[in-house]
Amino acid sequence: MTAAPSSTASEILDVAEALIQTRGYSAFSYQDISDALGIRKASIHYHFRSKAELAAAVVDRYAARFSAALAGIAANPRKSSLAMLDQYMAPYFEFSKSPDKVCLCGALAGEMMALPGAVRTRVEAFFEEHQQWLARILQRGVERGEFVLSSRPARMARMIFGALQGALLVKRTTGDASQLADVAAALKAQLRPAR
Amino acid sequence: MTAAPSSTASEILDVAEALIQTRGYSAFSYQDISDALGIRKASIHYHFRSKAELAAAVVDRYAARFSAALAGIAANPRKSSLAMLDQYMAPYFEFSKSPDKVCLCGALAGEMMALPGAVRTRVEAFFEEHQQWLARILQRGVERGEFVLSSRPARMARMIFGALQGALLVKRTTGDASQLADVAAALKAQLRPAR
DNA sequence: GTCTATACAAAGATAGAC
DNA sequence: GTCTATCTTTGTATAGAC
Repeated sequence: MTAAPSSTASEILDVAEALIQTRGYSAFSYQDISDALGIRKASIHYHFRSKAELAAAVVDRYAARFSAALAGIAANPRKSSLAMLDQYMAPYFEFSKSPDKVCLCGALAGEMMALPGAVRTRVEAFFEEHQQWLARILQRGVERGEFVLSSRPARMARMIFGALQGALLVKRTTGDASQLADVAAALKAQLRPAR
Repeated sequence: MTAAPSSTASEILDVAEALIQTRGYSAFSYQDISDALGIRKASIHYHFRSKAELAAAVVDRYAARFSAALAGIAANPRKSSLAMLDQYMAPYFEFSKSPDKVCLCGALAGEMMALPGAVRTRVEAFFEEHQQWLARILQRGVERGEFVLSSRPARMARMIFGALQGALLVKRTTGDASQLADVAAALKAQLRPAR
């Protein structure tokens, strides 16, 4: 959201982020970034000492963007919990509109055991944060009488988060544009008060 | 299931499969296999001309194992549809018991745009097959009065498949052993007849 | 079918000039 | 801050002996 002051460092982060989202960590290289920005590989090393450091910075920025958005969504006490969930899902729908993008951390999850430790811990923290945020919103919905859950909030949160991440990955592979909308509909159907 | 006649080729497939499940496609090398089996890299090339060909063979064998299992599950007309779903989920639970394994195709999904075409099409076919099989079982459950679905079978199938794949990926990252059981419970809760 | 040897390209990274 | 040049390691792959 914050349009960064277009320094080289942030342009490198932009390209690296897109590359990881589409190709993963192991399959992207400094050369890819060099080609995209028209600078030399050595110049990238000036801004980010190593590939691991660059990837960690990409995840940090990505996670921070989400953290700010999540705080913003939950800030309005008069908003319905269902509306909050809809807002949470909006970025996933954005990704699903592109033919080749998934959640940055969802892409990284497939190659976890090949990731540098600094990247791995950040992906883990991202997953934890999102699941906890979702659990809080679900709990709030129950307390306000908006939701009736078939499982405890923490469980439902896990399912919703995993389903969204999985849906994006499957959608990109099968190219089926309605995948995410279908998943979102099925998830929300599970939150409705008993008939 | 078919305990192969332990030829070198099948041992290579075994190791490659495990490596892809844990590290992904881009991050595994012929050297890794060479180290694991105590043979030279050149010997692997004798059995599989290229890395792309090897990976395609790995996915083929993996998918064939599942195809046979799926056919077996659906073969018994007296089995409950819920029992069929439980059997479908069993391999996911097996993976979730290990600290570092996810579905082979789930791991590959994260780096789709970096995969050779032959591998990509096979992963896509795997996803399609599983979602179609799940949709048929759900449809059967509706017809037999076992399930009441909040969405059409194809949609529910997508959600279940995506949720299972996503749950495995998230579980491996967060290390939370109950993730898959929680997701399975939440998914099944969604299939119950109206209260 | 497995080996040694080697080719060739790409990767991540550093040194030092400008 | 970006460049050229270079180093080192690794990766995929092939040729040909055993």
